[in-house]
Amino acid sequence: MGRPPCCDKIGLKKGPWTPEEDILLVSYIQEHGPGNWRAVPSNTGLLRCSKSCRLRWTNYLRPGIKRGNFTDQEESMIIHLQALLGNRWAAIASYLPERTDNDIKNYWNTHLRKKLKKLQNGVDDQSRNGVSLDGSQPISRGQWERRLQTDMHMAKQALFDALSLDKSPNNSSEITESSNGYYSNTRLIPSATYASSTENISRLLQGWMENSPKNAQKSTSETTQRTGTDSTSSGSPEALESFFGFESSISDVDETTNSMTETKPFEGERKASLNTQVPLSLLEKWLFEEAVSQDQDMVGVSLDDMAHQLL
DNA sequence: AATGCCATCAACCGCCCACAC
DNA sequence: CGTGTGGGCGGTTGATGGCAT
Repeated sequence: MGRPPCCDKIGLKKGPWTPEEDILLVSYIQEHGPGNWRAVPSNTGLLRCSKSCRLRWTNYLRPGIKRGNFTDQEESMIIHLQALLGNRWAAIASYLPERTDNDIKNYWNTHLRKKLKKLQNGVDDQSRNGVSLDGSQPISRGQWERRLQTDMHMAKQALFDALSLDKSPNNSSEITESSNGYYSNTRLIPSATYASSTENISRLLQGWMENSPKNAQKSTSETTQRTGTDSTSSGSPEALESFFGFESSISDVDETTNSMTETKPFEGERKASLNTQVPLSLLEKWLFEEAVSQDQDMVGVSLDDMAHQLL
């Protein structure tokens, strides 16, 4: 017997989410917290599949999501994590807590795969001719390998930093064990770097309200797109913040304790790096061991050796 | 200006797994 | 132990915008 659909498909809306729908969803989650997605459409009046609501929340509205361009560091991490973990985007995303698996997957498919392919061609070409594609000076296989290793080292360092339990003044990470036994990273997220859902929606609404109602539908997708590349140039969402009273529940921070003053609605939901990870994976073990023996230079260790270390 | 092609990314689809009963 | 269900995950699609012709 086939599985019944997750919800009644008749009359359900599909396609891009409107700001109104976002508001409904965020308001509901603000009040009830995420989870029990099946109840969300009926309780909010959203004509959306429960799955669609969850996806919208986890990939777009959830607080702590960083949007916009990937940094070189993130890019390196993704490349190496993909090499290590394969297309396990959720696992990869768990090492980049502020990125969603969907984001990473898209970035991989649209940017990195091509980039690596080009790079691979360059390597092939180079190995054939001893000349790089871009006309730059040829480098030896050894140099290429060292470059890769350096790159990996940087990625590992970045990864270690991300996972670091270091209590340095600049690092406000705080690993806490929640009631469900998971460790959650309640690292404070500067709003300038991370777009909260309020900010996301504020930007959505700003663009939406600037347009006449008849343009609202069209502007939805536009603003939706824009938020993806304009995360740092948010407008003036004060009015909306007061409307939601939501930002405070997410980013209100007790400066002295560095802890969330109110995290209940999102407890266990924030996709903290340690939240969804298996306890000390090989990769993490690798990183921590690496940290312990940091003075051991990777140069001179072949990629094969590294692979053996990992596997 | 019109058209076609390509890149991007939000959203959907289908499968799988864990868990409750 | 078997079954049903909710939620997670990875692959894919489709709408949109930008650019070239």
